[in-house]
Amino acid sequence: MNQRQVVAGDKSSDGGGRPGKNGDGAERHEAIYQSISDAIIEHRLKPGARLREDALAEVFGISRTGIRKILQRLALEQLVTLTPRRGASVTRPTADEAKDVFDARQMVECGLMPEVARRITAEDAQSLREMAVREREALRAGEQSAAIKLSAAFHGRLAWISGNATLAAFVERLCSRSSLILAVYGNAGHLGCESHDHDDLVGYLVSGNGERALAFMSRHLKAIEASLSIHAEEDEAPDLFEIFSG
Amino acid sequence: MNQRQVVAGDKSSDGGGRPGKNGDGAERHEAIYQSISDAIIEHRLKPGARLREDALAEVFGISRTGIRKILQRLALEQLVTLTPRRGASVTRPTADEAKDVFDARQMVECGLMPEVARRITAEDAQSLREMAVREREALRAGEQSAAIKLSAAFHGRLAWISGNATLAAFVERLCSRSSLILAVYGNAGHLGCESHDHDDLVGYLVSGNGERALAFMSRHLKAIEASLSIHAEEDEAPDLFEIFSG
DNA sequence: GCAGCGGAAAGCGTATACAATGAGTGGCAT
DNA sequence: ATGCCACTCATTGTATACGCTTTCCGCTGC
Repeated sequence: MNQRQVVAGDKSSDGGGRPGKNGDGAERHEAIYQSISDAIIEHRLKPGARLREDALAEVFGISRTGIRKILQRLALEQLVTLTPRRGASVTRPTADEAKDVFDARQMVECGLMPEVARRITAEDAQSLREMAVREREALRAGEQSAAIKLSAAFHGRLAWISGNATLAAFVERLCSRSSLILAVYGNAGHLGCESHDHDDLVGYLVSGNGERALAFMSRHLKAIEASLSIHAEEDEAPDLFEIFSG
Repeated sequence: MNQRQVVAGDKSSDGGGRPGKNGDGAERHEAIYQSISDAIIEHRLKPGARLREDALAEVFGISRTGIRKILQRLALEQLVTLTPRRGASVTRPTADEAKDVFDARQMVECGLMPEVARRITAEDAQSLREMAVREREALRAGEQSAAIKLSAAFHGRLAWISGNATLAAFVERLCSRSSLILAVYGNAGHLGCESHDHDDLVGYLVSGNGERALAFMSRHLKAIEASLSIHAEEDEAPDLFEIFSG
């Protein structure tokens, strides 16, 4: 493999690697952030995977400074964990965190449904249905990675329709973390969201039936959570007394 | 004023400013973060105030690198705004953002009340009452800064009792942003929260009456929001046609 | 043979230096 | 006299250099 750099516009093409020559430094960073974020959400980087600064810096063709900035952002969104002198690794959510995240989704996503039902437009519905279709196709084609990302994107898009940017951004973060939770506690085989559900949900929303949508979302999320196999902390600080006193 | 550095343990005391000598770099950063965050929440730094990296670096006795890290964290919490080549400034919330934040608080804080009522212990109640007392004292003494911070801290602490760390952290951030909103849209004279309210709320909670607490919290938040004078966007991109065509 | 210790290497934390960009000001031309 | 342009200053963005901590591996002693 010859090409070591990943994101378009690598600096080795600007004639000698002059430091700050690129006109679009900010967009570049954003693209790299998306790259890493996507890789985590799609489970191409698994929980616990170490993310060395040097390696990332080399792969993306920027210096460690930029990588550190991105890593910090990911840490604040709790997609990566930053341990003081050990560097960054993909977060491995605990069982407690998983419960908190799904409780939070239950509260916020369900609470948003009435407003979404009130505000949803025909274009919104169309866009959502297309996402549901693509998700189903990905699932049928065995592309779990794509399906997971599309599912999170569906929930995120839904939240944005409410018009409340603060809550929508929060839901997006919760969905990202949910992807991580699925990676740790999900059973291979069946994915969290049944894409059939997503289609039905859009149906309730366009008919303006907020209460019905709320109840459906609630069941939908409960179903996802129930599909997890949460075997509490099987290797994190194993309880030796428990194990050997039996 | 001779002493230019603020946080304890300034590096000029270690004999010449050797770079990484300090043993507790992380705690130092945390302290600086708290310093700036508090200054913003207490309105000692007003919305729109510019935060130059050099100045902060000199004040706190660390280099710009560390300041940038802290500024980024504050930016992700939306307490400061980072404009690409212009540096950092204290965020000036728009009217829309204010509405979003209070809607979000309405949903999350109210939604948390039943669980809080179920879990609250005697010590929790005691601690909350003490905070309410201190807040009232600060208010009576005319120390608006302290009162504002205590009020935000009260709401944050309340949320943590629910046991859901994710939602509690979210509420804390919403409260921080609320402080900012009060700074812009609040009327001088009467502060957002009537401290009397906080005492009453604790009463409902310890009696296990979650529904009552929920309703009270809802009214409480509505009262705060109603006390704002949201004159939508009076200088941000003024509509010249509107103004001069009359 | 195993455990404890010492050295070397790898990787993170911080500071500093340099380059680029944006804003403000002064001069020049019309 | 006024409007436009160029220059300079101030400030951020990025990279790199250096020190410190941690970890891993080999060695020695028991």
